Amino acid sequence: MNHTLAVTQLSSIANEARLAIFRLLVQAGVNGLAAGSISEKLAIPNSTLSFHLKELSHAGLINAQQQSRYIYYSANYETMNSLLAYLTENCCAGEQSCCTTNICNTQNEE
Amino acid sequence: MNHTLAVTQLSSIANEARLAIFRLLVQAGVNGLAAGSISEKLAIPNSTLSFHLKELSHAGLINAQQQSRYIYYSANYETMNSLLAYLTENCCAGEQSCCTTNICNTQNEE
DNA sequence: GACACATTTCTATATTTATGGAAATATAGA
DNA sequence: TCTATATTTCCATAAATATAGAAATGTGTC
Repeated sequence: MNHTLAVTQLSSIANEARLAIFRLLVQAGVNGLAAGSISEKLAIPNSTLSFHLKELSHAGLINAQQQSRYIYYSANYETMNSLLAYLTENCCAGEQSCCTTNICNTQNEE
Repeated sequence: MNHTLAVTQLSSIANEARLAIFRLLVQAGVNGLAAGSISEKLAIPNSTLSFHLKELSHAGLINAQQQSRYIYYSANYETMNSLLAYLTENCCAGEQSCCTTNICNTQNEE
């Protein structure tokens, strides 16, 4: 993970609409959802949605796959995890006690 | 965790300077670092640093504690973990296979 | 080819955010 | 109280970002 990329990825989810889209796709699983379906579920106009999907896509946080007339968007779990790992890297100055019940601890255990 | 708060927190780290500050503090541990020390390490002018520290502080991602003439800033690990959990909530439509070696899996295991 | 449907691009406008010098505030020690 | 140090606030300017209607593009079916 590289700093500039991390900023790009964080920027891409640091927006109400895009965070909603991203979380929807994270929860949707590997098959993802078609653009129209996202637009409908989140009540976002098509052109606005398209803009946001492009942002997320450019950041590498989601993937697009055309299937007939539909374009299916899905979360890129690998990218997401790289990003989360970057945030918590070398967490807590090596002290495990500071975050026992959480995510960052999973890295310090090893 | 609430959607608007998550956006605020993500926005606060979706910036080159603030991400560097936050990661520095995450790595520094519970004692944190004084503002001047951060300014020096990251070569950020005081006024600019102060602006960014306020952003992070407002978002709840860092804490400030005055100690004599110095103000020590430290990462708020609880907030960080709530945020990460929000991102990965109900990940992968219940299928554990999609992210076996990573963070989001730790939530689905339970 | 004509039509319906799905999605994107174009466009203009509105809004938010970042920067850093200078001045102000706060703390501590002589 | 004077002085040095630490940090913040003020300010103007510059730059980036979000919005959604209208038009354009792509895809499949009859």
